[in-house]
Amino acid sequence: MARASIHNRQDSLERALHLFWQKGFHATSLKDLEKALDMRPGSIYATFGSKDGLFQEALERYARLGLAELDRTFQAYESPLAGLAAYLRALGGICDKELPSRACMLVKSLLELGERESIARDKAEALLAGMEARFVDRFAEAKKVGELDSRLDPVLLGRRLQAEIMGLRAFAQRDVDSAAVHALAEDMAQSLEALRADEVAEIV
Amino acid sequence: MARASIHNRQDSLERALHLFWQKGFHATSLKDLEKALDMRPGSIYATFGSKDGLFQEALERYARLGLAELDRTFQAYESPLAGLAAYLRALGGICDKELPSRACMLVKSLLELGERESIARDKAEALLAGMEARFVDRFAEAKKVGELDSRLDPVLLGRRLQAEIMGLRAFAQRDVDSAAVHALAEDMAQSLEALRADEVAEIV
DNA sequence: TATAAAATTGAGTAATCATTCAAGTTGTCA
DNA sequence: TGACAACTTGAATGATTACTCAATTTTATA
Repeated sequence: MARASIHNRQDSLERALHLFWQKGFHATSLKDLEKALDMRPGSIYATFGSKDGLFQEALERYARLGLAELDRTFQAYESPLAGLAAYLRALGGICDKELPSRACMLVKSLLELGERESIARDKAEALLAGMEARFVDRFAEAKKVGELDSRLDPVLLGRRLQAEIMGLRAFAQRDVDSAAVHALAEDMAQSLEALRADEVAEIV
Repeated sequence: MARASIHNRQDSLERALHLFWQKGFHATSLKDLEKALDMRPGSIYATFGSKDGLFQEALERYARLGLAELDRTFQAYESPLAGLAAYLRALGGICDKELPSRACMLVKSLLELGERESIARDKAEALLAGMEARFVDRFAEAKKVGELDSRLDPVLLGRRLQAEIMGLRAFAQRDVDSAAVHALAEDMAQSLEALRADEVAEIV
């Protein structure tokens, strides 16, 4: 005995995510959202509570999809190091895809949000920490299976990889050739592969 | 036969830069600027034309100061590679300084600004291209003096370094220990130093 | 088919936004 | 000292902001 919703929550969230990722939190107005979601203010507020709340849900969706893609890449490679390198190489093709932005939405949010949006900023921080943890885990796994020299620190390597990815994607946000980004990612991937235990043995 | 200005243009610009760097373009309101510059709207507009114009001047000042610091570091080291490594290590201490933001203002702007602020965004892009050019120059110099293996590409290395710095500073924007950022910068500096011709010879 | 509950609407709110400009202030030089 | 020019002021502008809520529409069930 109730009216059914004409909007799919996930679909609305996906549209909002697209807009927020492209324009950022501040530059995305409720007018923009109304148009993109084809919803009137009342419906948006009834569904998501506030612009801030909608943004936070969009952030979570972004991170969830990103982590899923990461895991998909990892699962395709038995070797942890190979999986990490493949993920980097895939990022090299970021300019070829049609995305709202080449930069990571978590990083965009981290850099844009201030005290007034501290909850969303903290959420972005937590999600970035989660990504870092996955990288660290993968490096730890590589160490366990003997791919990685025992003297190397998975935590440092994980952080380093996250910083490289942040940098790669920020760089890709510049008006640069797709080829330059591919070359950059390839270079990073090779640096990562050079960590293989047998190769490290030669230079340490 | 004219009234002298009570405001120092450079000083006003410095205050505006502080605010824009900290909060970003959109989150910085004219009210904020009025308070920080101790100027009324009329004076601000008479001096800088518009919020956008003021932001652009702040961007240029930021880049000018940044380039000056870069050159100062380079001049302190005869070896190009050592200068680049020293610059990275200095960035490792970014969390210890009292700055408006740990992230690069050019990157923040690149990620935040959209079509509506295209002039400022293009300016940020151009300034980043200028930074990249300095890195490339320095790597080319390293190659010329034989510090760098002749098979390595200064353009790729320059871009890679810029991406690493972008990443390092974005990472430092997270709520992380100063020690972690120091370790990250040290790791990056060592990777850079590992490019020295004599060391490369062993692994290629 | 009548009822009740949920979903949607969109005009309206108060606050804030960047910007303007006429009026007032101040210092310099004739 | 008088007059001019530059600088500063701050109230007012209209646009836009996020958000609210009473009224309306819709639909499943009794």
